[in-house]
Amino acid sequence: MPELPEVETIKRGLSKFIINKKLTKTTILCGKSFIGAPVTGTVKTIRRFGKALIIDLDNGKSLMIHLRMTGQLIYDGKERYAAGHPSDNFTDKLPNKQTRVILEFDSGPLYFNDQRKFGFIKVVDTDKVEKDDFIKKLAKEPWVMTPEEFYEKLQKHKNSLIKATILDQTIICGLGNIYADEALFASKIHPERRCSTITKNEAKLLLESARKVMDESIASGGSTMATYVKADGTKGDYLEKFAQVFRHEGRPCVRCGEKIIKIRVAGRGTHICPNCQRKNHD
DNA sequence: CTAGGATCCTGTCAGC
DNA sequence: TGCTGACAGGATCCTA
Repeated sequence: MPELPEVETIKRGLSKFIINKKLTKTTILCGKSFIGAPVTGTVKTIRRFGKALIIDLDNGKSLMIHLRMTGQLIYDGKERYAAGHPSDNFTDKLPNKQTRVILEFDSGPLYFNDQRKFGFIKVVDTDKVEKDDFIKKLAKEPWVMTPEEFYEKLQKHKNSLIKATILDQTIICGLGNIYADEALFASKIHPERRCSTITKNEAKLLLESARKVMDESIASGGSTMATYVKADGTKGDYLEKFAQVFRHEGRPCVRCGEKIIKIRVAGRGTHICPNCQRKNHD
């Protein structure tokens, strides 16, 4: 579930706790969740490529972490820092039933929880991170892609639905189901429009909307809970504060008052205002 | 090559 | 209460 803003939130939070700390031991509770042989070493940097998190150690090895749909990372040192898939159990005793891997740092354990086991932690050589099959295919993020580039990309997939296209990380990187719906709503574009019908102006607006919704989310700590349980108690609240359509079905559109509805597009639950987002344009 | 659907896995919830 | 099917903030694999 975590999309780019959530992973960025995790990156910023974890950096405060595990940079310069030593990874001393790895406990694997689910074999599928950890790829490669466990390593030890001191954390030098934490990076993010789209929705993937990279923890670089000082010995040429890195841990690549992808949370996919239900992954969570919970650091439990002097303070607890939790982010990723939202749930009520960020304050649970750990490990719990969904804990798949425990990374033991000399300052405290980092739990990788993942209900559905789609996510993973993978050991890779630091100098080969960008050559990884997943990482190397990632497109640019919305902030560095130009409207012209984006428009050209859409034209290459003229028969695809616009929502499916902006969810494809090899076309534009970072959007997931929440921010795709929010960006399309902000741009007044129906998710089932074919890419060939998207005008240059609409492409520009959609790109700018994608930046805006993700900027807002990063600024508010992501839409998932990112909780300093023993510190200030704040949590990510994008969905509460900023979301206009995601999980708002049945509620009035903030622009026109029409009821937001939920439909299915490209196999994903999709939220739209049927009045602001029209399929057929004149 | 593209486009669309099934699939990985566990848990929860609505409807009978 | 118990069962069943739908669905879930992602990405890949298979098919036509």
